[in-house]
Amino acid sequence: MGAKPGRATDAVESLPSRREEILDAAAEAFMTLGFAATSIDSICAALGLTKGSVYYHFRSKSDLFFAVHRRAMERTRVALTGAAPDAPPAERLHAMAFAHAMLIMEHLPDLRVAALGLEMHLMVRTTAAERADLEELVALRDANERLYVAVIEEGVARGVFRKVDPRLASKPLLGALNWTSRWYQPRPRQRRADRAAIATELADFVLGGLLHRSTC
Amino acid sequence: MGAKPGRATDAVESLPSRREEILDAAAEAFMTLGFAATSIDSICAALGLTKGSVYYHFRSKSDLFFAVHRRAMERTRVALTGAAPDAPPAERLHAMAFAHAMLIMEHLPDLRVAALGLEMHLMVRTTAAERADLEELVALRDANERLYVAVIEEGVARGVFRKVDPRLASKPLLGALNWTSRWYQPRPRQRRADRAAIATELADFVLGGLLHRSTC
DNA sequence: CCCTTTCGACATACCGGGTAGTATAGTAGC
DNA sequence: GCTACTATACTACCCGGTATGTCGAAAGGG
Repeated sequence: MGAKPGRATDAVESLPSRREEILDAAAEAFMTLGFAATSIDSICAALGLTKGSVYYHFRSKSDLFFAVHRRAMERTRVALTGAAPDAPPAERLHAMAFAHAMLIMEHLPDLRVAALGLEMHLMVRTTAAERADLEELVALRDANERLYVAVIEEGVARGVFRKVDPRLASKPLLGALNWTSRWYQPRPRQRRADRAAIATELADFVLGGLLHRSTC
Repeated sequence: MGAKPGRATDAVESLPSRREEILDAAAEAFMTLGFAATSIDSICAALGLTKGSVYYHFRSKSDLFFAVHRRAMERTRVALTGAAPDAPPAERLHAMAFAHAMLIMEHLPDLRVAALGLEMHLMVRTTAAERADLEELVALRDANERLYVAVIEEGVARGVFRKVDPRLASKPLLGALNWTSRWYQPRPRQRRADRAAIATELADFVLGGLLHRSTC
């Protein structure tokens, strides 16, 4: 089933499709078991492939993990930058958080792998090439975090947010959202509207964490 | 250095002391590398012991991991139940979040290991005894979560919090706090007052996420 | 239109290193 | 000598990575 092996027609789409299939399976496995406990063989078994195939598309297990991570970061960046970019700070932050929460629920494996973190792998002895990949991913993650920091700064400057340290305030904000990848599990009968309700609650929560208290 | 081997005096304190030493080293290692990537030998090396000693005190690597986890859950329970138990909901929630954040910063290894989660290890094939331990830990974690749910329920009932689903609202709350174990790293010159400032910010954030908006 | 060559995309077999766990022996206090 | 604790030596096993084989599809020439 699926694409026949060896065909080079539709090269535009079928060539990356195998890669994406492996990425999907890897994200599933990493999400469930974590990096160290996931074996390449288990990923292969889920696909009906063998190690030769995986190591044809990816240089190493770390490379595969990084690729999953990179995809998650890119998806996050697209979601955040596309969320009401011209709205005032409060509306924009709400839109960003909503989009972020929706993204996590709809691409759970990728985003959960990303939420597992990179720091843990910085400690293990790595090759120079892996270090470079790691630093690139850290940069991507920091760039996404800065999108939040920027909107918080603007909100504080305009007086619609409390006087907080934007960098510090971004931490619980990201925690509240990223934590979703830990407790959310999709239900069979759940539709987009259900996820939207959850995402709205989460966005309300993080926005409320920055607004002025109702001490009127 | 440290306690001499073989002594049984001060049995009240020295007996658990070795166990606690191993637990501390294990928490450090698990925090840095994760469960699967941490070897018993590396824990032993950090203590100047060998595997024989560790396997005398703990039946298995999982047992050691569970013990770290259990200690974290117990510490969390103590911190949460001791935080302004008789204050009204808003003050109590703020006190709980503050105590929680302080606990994470002051017992980073334990709490970070706990934040790594249990679900990941539920998937791997485990023995029946390990399953029992796992379910006990899940129960402890859920009990702590329910402490937050209860105060949210009370706050909603009294009208001081927004009309939220308490169980759902507890998720971003816990995420905002637990995430601290991911980004916080203690600085040499940092004192209790510095941590308290951070904890106050975090508690303000999660409390603000539940209060009514300032739409006056 | 046919045969041969080349190449992309996998499978198979294997090695080497690391590691959880065990079995056993040793050592210090009571 | 008994008990509590620790060190040493060893085994069985899993897993990442590699070296090599296979097979079908494009490519190319006549």
